[in-house]
Amino acid sequence: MQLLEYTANALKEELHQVGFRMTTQRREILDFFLNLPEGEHLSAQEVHQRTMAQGSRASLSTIYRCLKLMARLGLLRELEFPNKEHYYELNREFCLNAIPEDVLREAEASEQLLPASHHHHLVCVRTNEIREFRNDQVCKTARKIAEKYGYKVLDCQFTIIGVSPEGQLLPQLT
Amino acid sequence: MQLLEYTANALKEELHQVGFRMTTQRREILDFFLNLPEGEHLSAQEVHQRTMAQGSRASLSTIYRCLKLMARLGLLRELEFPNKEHYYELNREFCLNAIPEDVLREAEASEQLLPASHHHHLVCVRTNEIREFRNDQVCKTARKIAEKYGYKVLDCQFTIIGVSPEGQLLPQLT
DNA sequence: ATGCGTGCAAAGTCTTTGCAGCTTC
DNA sequence: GAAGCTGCAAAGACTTTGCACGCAT
Repeated sequence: MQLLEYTANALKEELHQVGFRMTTQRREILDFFLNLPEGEHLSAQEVHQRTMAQGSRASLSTIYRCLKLMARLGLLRELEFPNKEHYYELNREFCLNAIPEDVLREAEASEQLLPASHHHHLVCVRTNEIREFRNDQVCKTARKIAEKYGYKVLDCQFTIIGVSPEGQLLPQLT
Repeated sequence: MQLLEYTANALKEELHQVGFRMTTQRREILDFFLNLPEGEHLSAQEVHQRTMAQGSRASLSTIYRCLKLMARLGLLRELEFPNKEHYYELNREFCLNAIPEDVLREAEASEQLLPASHHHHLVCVRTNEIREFRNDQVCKTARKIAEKYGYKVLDCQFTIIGVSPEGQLLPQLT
């Protein structure tokens, strides 16, 4: 079985657990995210355009509905920045958890997913540039805090808002 | 001079620095936030209702314009949660920075502002409950990372998304 | 066969914008 | 006085929803 297939199965299970179903559209959206290069975060509308381009016939409403659902199941990360839209990206931790320990260990191919699991964002309020960074400590801290409150962690987001070097050079705000 | 007055001056200075002006409405909005108990984060519409109730005549458009401006200046924190609206709250670090060192030290009254400067959020995707927590390490980490990239930090937000103990008991997702 | 899921179009909500008049520097 | 700011109303953008039909279980 392909590694990515484990994620599909895990999603199907999660869905069934709450009385929902796996459908063509949901599968297409899942596959779309699984094949998306890491580091891209897309809005619902962008997801729609791109899946359409790949031949999916899922409507915009369905995209909205599915993205929200998948985010609630922990499969996607729903990101919010100083800006009106919501962005989505694959929550690679979900995928990793779906793969059995032994398979993960033996398949060196897992490097495909593993290496950069979680990243965070540095946002510039002047240029609107969004830069990513990694920090291993962040998720650990999140887990510790969540545990204290009895929460089950789906995702953690660390966002630093500030002014980038380029932004500092701009004379005007708008 | 009252401690809060330093913030007003700092805001005025920041505004002038970028060619903007201090107006009645901006002052009213500032005062509103300065007098808001900590821990409340309000949407633009809520700010509008409440300032109206306090006698301000600032229109909703002005509220939108001012909130965004103040967030970009670092006076307000603009928070985003899995939900359509943006929420605003005072960035207490801005206020603290506005007060001269010596005044801050000698005025024990500063305890009014100091104690709980920065907090972060734990969001439940099932109940939509938002719980706050504090963690001193977070801001330090943010500063370190920002420095590495040459960013000037205005705010940092650490958001943990998961399922609360109560949420875990719910049988259904929606 | 049951009932969740989808597409479509319409409706909703939050946010932005053009413009004339007013205010701040 | 010039340039920024505000209010109002209209427009815009993103997201949600009602309903009838289709599809997964």
